[in-house]
Order: sequence, then C-alpha cells, then structure tokens
Amino acid sequence: MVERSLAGDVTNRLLGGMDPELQRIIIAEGTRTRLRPAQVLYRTGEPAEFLYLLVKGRVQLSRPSRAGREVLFSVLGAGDVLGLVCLLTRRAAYMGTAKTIDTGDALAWDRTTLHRLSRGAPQLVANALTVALGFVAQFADRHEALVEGTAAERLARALSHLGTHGAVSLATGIEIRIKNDELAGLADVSAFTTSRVLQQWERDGAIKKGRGVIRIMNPDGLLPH
Amino acid sequence: MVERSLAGDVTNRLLGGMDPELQRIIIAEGTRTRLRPAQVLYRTGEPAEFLYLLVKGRVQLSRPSRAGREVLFSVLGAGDVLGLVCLLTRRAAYMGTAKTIDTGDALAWDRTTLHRLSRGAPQLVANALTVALGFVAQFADRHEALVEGTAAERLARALSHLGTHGAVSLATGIEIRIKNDELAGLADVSAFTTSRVLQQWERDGAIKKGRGVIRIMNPDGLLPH
DNA sequence: CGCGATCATTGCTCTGGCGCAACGACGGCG
DNA sequence: CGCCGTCGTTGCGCCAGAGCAATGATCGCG
Repeated sequence: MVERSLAGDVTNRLLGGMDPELQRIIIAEGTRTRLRPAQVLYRTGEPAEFLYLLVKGRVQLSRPSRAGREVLFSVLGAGDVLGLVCLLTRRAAYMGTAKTIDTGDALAWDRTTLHRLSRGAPQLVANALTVALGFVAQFADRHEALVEGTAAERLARALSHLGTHGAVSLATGIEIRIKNDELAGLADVSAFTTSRVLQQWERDGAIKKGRGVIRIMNPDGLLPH
Repeated sequence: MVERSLAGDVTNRLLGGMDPELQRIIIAEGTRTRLRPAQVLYRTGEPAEFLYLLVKGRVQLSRPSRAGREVLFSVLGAGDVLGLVCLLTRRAAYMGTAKTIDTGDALAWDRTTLHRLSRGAPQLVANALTVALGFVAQFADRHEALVEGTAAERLARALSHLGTHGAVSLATGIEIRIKNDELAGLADVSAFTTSRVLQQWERDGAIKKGRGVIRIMNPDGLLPH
C-alpha cells in the first residue's frame, strides 16, 4: 500500500524522524492524488489551500514574469514537499506555480487538516522548517553563482546538482534526463549559450549528449571552461 | 527593561502570537548582547551555535565569493531574526556571514537552550517557519528581477522594499539611510551604474540624494526609466 | 580648520552572452 | 514510410552594464 511504502521511506522530507504510528495517522489523513503530465497543481498568487508530498514523478516550480516567460525555480522529485506556505497560521499565497513533468503520485492535505495534525505533531513543523531552509540555501547558492559566475560555471553547478540529487548513476557516467532548455532555465542561461557550452564539453569528452539526456563522463572536465 | 519592551513589541518575528508569559520566559533565557559597528556575529560555514533576535540596529547578511568580494543577501533591522539554522535538530552551518552596521542590541540563545524552549513552545518553530519562508519569498522575487529585469528595475525594487520595510516616513518623502554601494549590492548592480541611475532619478525629481541618504519624493517616478 | 579617509561621480572601453533567424536532426503518429 | 512537431545547433549583430581610472564632494578627527 501507499501507507507502507511511505512510512518506511526515511528519505521523505516531511515525515522523517517522526514516530511511525504518527506517520501512519498523518498519511491516512492525506488524499492520494494521481498526477498527469503537465498538470498544474497550483499557480503563483493563489491562496494556498493544499500541501503536497510528492511520492513519484517530477514537478517543476516556476514563476511567470511579466515578459511572458517562465522563470524556473526548481525541479522537485519523490520525497519533496510543495506548498509549504500552507502550513502558516496566516492564510498565504503560493509563491510559485507547480506543474508536473512526468506522471506521478502525490499526497495532499488541506490547511484545516494540516493545522489539526501539526498540533499533535510538532515535528511536522520542524521538518517544514528544514525544507524551507533548504530552499533558502539553494536560492543563496544560485544567487551567488548568478552574480559572480559565468554562464559555464552556472551550467556546471546545475548539472552536478542534478547529478547528485535525482539521477541514476551508472558505470558509464551519470545519466541525467533533462531537456536542454530546462537545464538552461535552472542555470539562468539562454538555451543558445547552453547548447554551445554543452557542445564544448562534449568535444572535451566531459559529457555525452542525446536528445533529452546528458551523461556526465568526467565531472572535473566541467570546471576549466 | 528589555523584557518589557520586547514582550510588548508585537512586530518582532520570533515571539509574535505567543502567550505573553511564555514570551517572558523565553526572553529571560536569552543573553542580551550589545553590538558594536562592524562586529561579526558569525561567518559562513561555521557550525551554528546561536540564534539572534535583533532588538536594535542593523545587520548585514552576506556571503564571500571566491572572487574576494562579498555578495550582499539582506539587511536586517529591529525585530528580525538571524541564524535560523540553529533551530534545526541536526547540527548545521550558518549559510551566510552576519556583520553589524550600526551599534545595536540583540538577544541570543544557544542551541541547547533553544531546543529545550521550543519543546514547550511549538509556536517558536512555527514563527521560524514564517521567517524562513519570508526569506524564500525575498530570494524568489530578487531572483526573478535579476533574471528578467534591468538594472534600473532592480534598483527601483530594492529602494521601494527598503522604503516600506525599515525607514522613517516623513511628509517630505521617504527617507532611507543607505550608502550607495550597499544599495548596489542589494540590487545586484555595480556601484557605477547605481550612481548613474540615481542621478537620472534625481534629475526627474523622483528622489533626492545625500551622502548615505536617499529620499523618495515620488515612487512612481522610478518605474519609467 | 586642515588633512586624510571614505563615498560619489563621470567618461570611456570592452565584452559576455542574449536574441534573432534559419537551418538541421530526431522522433512519434498516422 | 513520409510528414510534422519538438528539440537542438550555428552564425551574427548588438547592447546593457561591468570595470578602470581619475576627479570631485563630504565627513570626521585631531
């Protein structure tokens, strides 16, 4: 069942470190939701009604800019939490737009339930704080890179971050399933420049490219350029 | 006393919404610290031992980059909280360097005390979550502006943010006490460009400048350029 | 009040990388 | 198997804004 797989999963960021029995109760109160590709869970500025725990699949966190484009904030995977603002006592608005990439599964809780649960499980809020500070750290790193680094450096960072975080590691390098312009968005670089830099890295033998796939053969080869 | 002034201060982000008696207890457990100008409270990467509640004065949050320069993250004022990572169950490192700007006062708690207190006061963690998410929101806004906006737009943002957040409002515009290059750092713009843009705004009558002081006369005048 | 230090201004040069346009490559669907 | 939509590549022009160097304006200290 979902309950068992989740309760046993210590890598999920919301319920970790809690009494298993409490975990079971909380999970039982959540609503399981099946996610279709390109489904929008919520939009920027909407009043936050649900908090999601991503069980399977990937979700893109972004924000529309007045220029019509989307600024990509993050790509989340299994075990990650969406819609933290929902936990706040004061009603708040979502800070970004959450759109699924693949198919997947999520557990959702509404504000009312969440507040009731958190009263009996302070660890829930503590975990949320950990997640939130994780976001802060990520933004801080990215901001520093954006202000001080070159496009290539940012791409290298984004790639190695993806490499350690959500990908399958093989004997033949680390395989990352990401489209060229998604990577571009995560590194705050134009798709054009991304293509050029990746090309250079492939010539250097640091990576191998395919359509929607990048394999890192030699992580150290990313630094010099 | 310090206790009274703080307990009565609903604008502080750490103890707000809590039972006054509980506030009193928590404050009594904290250590009052006098802050001298340019004093470093903690550095990036140091294991987080103390959490600070800023009572008076301003503190600069930044991070050194390998290029030797400092990337300015934020300027905090009275009521703001520093060193949130200290509240995490797992030992963590400070994410930035905190350096005072003016003289001031702070209350400090060490990790052990903090954990003991937070067990009896879950609201403490909830408040911390609010603060953390505030940081996330700030980073998200700034990131969007940095990626999509021009230098002038970023300066306008930074200025109006400072204007609403920590400054004294007068009949003759909003007075902001900030040095040119601090503003530059907050807007991620070079000091040179900052000077030029401010000059233009002064010619347009949108602001008035002095050494270390900017007065916003007409906030709408910042947008067109 | 004079001097050094800090802060601000200004003209100029130079460049990273964005954006356009156009083309090429791949993959899925009928 | 051929067509079309998505994804990736390349050449090129262009410009916002960083960085340098030099000067000017203020402040604070003795």
